Amino acid sequence: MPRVPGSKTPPDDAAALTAAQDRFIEVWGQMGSAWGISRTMAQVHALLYISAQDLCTDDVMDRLDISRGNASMSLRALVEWGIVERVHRRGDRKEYFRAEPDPWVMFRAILRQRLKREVEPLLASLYEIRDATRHSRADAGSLATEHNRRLESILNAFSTLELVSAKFIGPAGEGLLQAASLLASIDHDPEQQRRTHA
Amino acid sequence: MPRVPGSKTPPDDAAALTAAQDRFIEVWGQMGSAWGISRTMAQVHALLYISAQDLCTDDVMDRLDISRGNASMSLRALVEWGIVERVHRRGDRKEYFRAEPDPWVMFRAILRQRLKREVEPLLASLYEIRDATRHSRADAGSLATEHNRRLESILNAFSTLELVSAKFIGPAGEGLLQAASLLASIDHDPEQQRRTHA
DNA sequence: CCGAAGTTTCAAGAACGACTGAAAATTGGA
DNA sequence: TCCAATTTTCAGTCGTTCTTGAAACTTCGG
Repeated sequence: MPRVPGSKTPPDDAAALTAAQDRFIEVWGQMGSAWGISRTMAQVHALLYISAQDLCTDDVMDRLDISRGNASMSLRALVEWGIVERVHRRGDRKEYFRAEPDPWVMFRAILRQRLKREVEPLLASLYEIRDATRHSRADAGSLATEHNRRLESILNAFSTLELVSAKFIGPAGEGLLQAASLLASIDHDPEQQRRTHA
Repeated sequence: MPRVPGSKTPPDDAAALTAAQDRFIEVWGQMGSAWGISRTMAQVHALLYISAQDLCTDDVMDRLDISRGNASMSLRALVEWGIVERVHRRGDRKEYFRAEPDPWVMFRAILRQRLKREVEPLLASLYEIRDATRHSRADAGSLATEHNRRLESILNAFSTLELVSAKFIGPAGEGLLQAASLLASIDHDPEQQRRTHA
């Protein structure tokens, strides 16, 4: 719907903003699905994040053109992930939702959840498998020996990964990040990234 | 198929090994699908990794009970990811496949690919969106302003993430990891992990 | 305590990606 | 060069996950 020239309504800036939001929502949704988050859930999050306003279920439904059930599920999941919070307005019965504005806080929340949901169970299973095998006769051929060695390797690697992540998640995390980013950016032109993607 | 007692065939150690492998394959497949890798592909990788032998397409098909097409596709993808290599045996026309044995080398290969495939395009899109919006009139309301601020935030965060990852991937990566793991493990009992998951 | 506004649940269906199997292409040896 | 072994491709099918929509539920004001 093109703007009427000279119209008194706000200029196309509003439309441009909406378009930019849509692109962001699209892109964020893509990324989400590549990392095992449902596309819609990522899009709901993108909308809340980029619009920088508290939105209610109906706002989300209308803007993303999804069903009420879907919106409800996605919002609940985002709240469970700790990257969206419910907010209430006095004199209004509706619930509104607000996205965590700090990306680093968001990353840490996501990492925390994924560690708990995916890495911890994995580690537990790996330990179980190792222990079930361990007691078998000394070495009934190097096959079993090599199997054990590999299991041990992967266990060590994941344990370390978990420890590092725990530090990042924990209270010292902010500091650790700064240290790492400082470390990482040594001998890097700060605008170098830009050019790479331009 | 229970073992005949006193049989001359090798004891159930072989069966136990197979069972352990199966569990590993299962668990690894689960994890893969949680992180956006097809379950089968992750299982093929698990099999190659844990069996610590070079296997051919038919071995994989038979062991995982999947079709030839699927096995072929999965193996090719794993090779593209750089965590499995093709090996040839002289006098044998078949191709065999071997998994990278070092988990850290593997992690770095995976990270490298995911950065290239998912994060870089994301960053490129985000820059594009930012620049498309940038030239709109100064601030036609704080909505657009806040939009820009948020876009900027997420851009900064991802740029930093990419820089840190690049360091980890690059030649200094091994060292960086050691530093991080050392840093992370300060005031941690090395067997503490174990108990957590036991 | 009732009724309206709002939210959640869940069975059925739609949409999506994965898998199969057979045909086509490739490869190496004779 | 030809043949047989092996690998790759891809259209169709299959299975899983996502989405819908309406009913059940909850909550709050009156």
